[in-house]
Amino acid sequence: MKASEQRRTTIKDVAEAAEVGVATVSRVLSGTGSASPATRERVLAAAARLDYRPSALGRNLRRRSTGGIGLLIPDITDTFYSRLADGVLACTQAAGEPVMVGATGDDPEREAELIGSLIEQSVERVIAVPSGDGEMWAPAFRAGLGVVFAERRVRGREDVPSVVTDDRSGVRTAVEYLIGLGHRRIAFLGRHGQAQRARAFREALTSLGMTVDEELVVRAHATRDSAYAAASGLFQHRPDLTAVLAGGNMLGEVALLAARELDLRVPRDVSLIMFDDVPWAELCSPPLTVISQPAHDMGYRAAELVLREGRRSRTVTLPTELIVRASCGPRR
Amino acid sequence: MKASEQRRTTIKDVAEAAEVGVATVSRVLSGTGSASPATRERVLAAAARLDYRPSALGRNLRRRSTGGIGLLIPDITDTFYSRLADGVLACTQAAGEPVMVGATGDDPEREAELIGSLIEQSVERVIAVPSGDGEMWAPAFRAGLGVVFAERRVRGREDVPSVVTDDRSGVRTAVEYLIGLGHRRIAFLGRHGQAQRARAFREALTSLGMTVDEELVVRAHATRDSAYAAASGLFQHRPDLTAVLAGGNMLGEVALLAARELDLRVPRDVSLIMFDDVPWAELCSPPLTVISQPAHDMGYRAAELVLREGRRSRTVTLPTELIVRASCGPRR
DNA sequence: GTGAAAGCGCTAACAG
DNA sequence: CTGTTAGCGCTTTCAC
Repeated sequence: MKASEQRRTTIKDVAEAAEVGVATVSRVLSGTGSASPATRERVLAAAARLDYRPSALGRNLRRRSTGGIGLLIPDITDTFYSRLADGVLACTQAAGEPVMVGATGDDPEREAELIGSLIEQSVERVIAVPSGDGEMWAPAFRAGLGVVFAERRVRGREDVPSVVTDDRSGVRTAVEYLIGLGHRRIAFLGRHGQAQRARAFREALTSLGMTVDEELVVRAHATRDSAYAAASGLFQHRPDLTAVLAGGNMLGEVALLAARELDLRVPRDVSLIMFDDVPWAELCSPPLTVISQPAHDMGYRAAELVLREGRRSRTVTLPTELIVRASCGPRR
Repeated sequence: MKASEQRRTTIKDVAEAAEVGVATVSRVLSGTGSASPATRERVLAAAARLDYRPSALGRNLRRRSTGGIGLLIPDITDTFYSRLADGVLACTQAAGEPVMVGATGDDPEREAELIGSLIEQSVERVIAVPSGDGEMWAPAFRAGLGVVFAERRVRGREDVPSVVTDDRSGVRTAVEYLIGLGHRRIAFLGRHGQAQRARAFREALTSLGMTVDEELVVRAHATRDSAYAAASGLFQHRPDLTAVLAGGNMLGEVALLAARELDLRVPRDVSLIMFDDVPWAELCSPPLTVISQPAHDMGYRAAELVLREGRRSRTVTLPTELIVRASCGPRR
C-alpha cells in the first residue's frame, strides 16, 4: 500500500557501500576509535549518500539504556511547571537528549506508574517534581535511575540531588511584609504535595511571635476546581482573615477570583500575595504582589545536574524575590 | 560503589525460574498465543516474584519501533500549547504510551532537527504544531511516520490528518463584533507561523466590505519580547487604530501591556479582543473579550487520531466561541 | 502447548 | 588501522 515501506537504511548498508566493516562505520560515525582519513572519507560519503541515520534502537539495546530523560511534573498547564519544563528542554535540546514528559497530577499513584513506565523504557535519568514519598521512589533508585528533584524533595531522600527555591525565606519575606502592614489573621492557601511551603508558613508565623491558626492553613489538590473550592471556603468560613498568602500561581488566581465572587475587594478587604510571578500578574486588577521564583532556571539547572551524572548529592537552592505591586494594603 | 549495579532481570531469568522457555514467558506476558493454565500460573508467579519488567529496548528493536509519540509545539510556556500538550498527555497516558516533547520555537530549522531526532529514536507517531513547510516534513513522511497536525497545517500537505480550530469563523466573528461596535481601523497582531489567521483576518475584512490596511497587519516571532515590540510599534506607528485583534494569548497579553505603557486606556482608547481564552482573562483589567479555543480537546483529539493509526486523511475542525467581557467598546 | 533458534541494528572486545 | 564476532532483551516463526 504505502510505497514508503522500504527497509530503513542500516549500518550494514553503509558498510557495504563504503566497502568496509560495520565496526569501522560505527567508529567513524560515533567519533570513537580511529580510522584512516581515506576510509573515514569513504564512510562519511556513503552515509551521506544513503541518508543514513543510526537507529537509536540498536544503540540503546546495546548500551542497555536510552539516552532519554524523563520529566515528571504535577501539571503541565500550570505556568510554573511549564516554565520549569521549558528550562529543562532548553538544556536537554542543546545536549540532543530526548525528553519524555509525564503529568502526575500530584497523585503518588500516577507518579509510581509513570516511574514504572520510564524504567520499562530504560530511561536512566529523570527530573521530577515528586508527589510520592520515599517508597514510591524506591523502584527508581533500585533500577539505578539518576534522579534529580525539582521544586520539592522527598522526605528521607535528602541525599538526592535537587534544585529548589528558598521557600523558607520566600515565605518568611511574605509573612513579614504582611505583618509589617499590620495583618494578624493571615491565611495560607497551599497545595498538597508542597508541605514544605505550609511548614515554612507556620515557622515564619511562630518565629515572628504569632500563633498559628490551623484553620487558616488550607490545602487544595492539583486541580483548579479543588483550588477554587478551597479558596472560596476559606473566605466564607473565616471572614475575619485580612490577608492570604497563596502558595502558587494557580492558587493566587483562584483566590482573586473567589474574593471577587464574594465581593471582597483586594486589597481593601483582603490583601493577597502570591507565590510565583507570572506575566499577567501585573495586568490584573489589582496588580498582584508576588514572590517570584526562577522557574526556567530551576528546570535548566536540574537538567544540568542530571546530565552531568550528578550522582553525588548536591542541592541547589535558588532565591526568591518579593515584587511589590498593589494587592496588599494595610489591615482594614 | 553503587550496590544497585545488579543486572536487570530479564525474560531469561523468568524463564529459568518458571522452568519454561523464554518464548513461553513472552507469550504469557504479552497475552499473545496460548499457554496452559498451569504454565501460565507458573510464569506469572515467577515474574511477580522477580519483579520482572519487560524491557522496552528489546521489544522495540525487535519490532523496529518504539511505541512512543513525539509532540512538537512552538512554545510549552504558552498556555495554549501547554493545554494542548495536556490534552495529548491525557489521551496517551491512558493508552500507556510515552510522549517525547520538543519545543520548536516556531523555528523550521529547529523543527527539522527535532523531527530528525524523533526518526532516530524510531518514534513512529508524531503530533505537531508545524512551523516548517512541506519540505521540512518530507523526511518524516519518507520515514513512514504517522503524523497529525494540530492548530495549523502545512501547505501542500492537506492530506495529513489534522485537528484545527475554525480560525476563519473565529476571526470573522471577532471582526464582525468590532465592526458592529463602529470600529473601522482594526489591527491584527499575529504570529509568524499562523499565516492562516492573518489570512482569515484579511478575508473577513474584505468580505465585510472594508479594505485591508497592510500596515495594520503585524506579525511577531514566538518570543514575548518580539511580541511586545510588535504590539508597541503598532500602537506608536498607528495611533489612529481603534481596535486590535490579537491572534493568541501571549499577543493579547503584550498588547494590553503595551497599551498600558503608552497610556492608552482599554477599551476607551482602544478595544482589544484576543484569541484564546485563559483563566486570567477575566481577572485582568479590563476583563478581556476573547475568542475561546478548545486547546485541551485539540490535543486529545489529535492524540486519538494519531493513536488509531489514522492514516486516512481526516481533519477535525473544532469551533471557537466569542466570549464578551469588557475590553471592547464603541469606537471612540 | 511449548521450546529452540534466528535475528532486529548497533557497539565493543578481540584478533589480525 | 580495520574486520569478525558476540551479544544487548525481546518476539516470532518453525518444529516438536
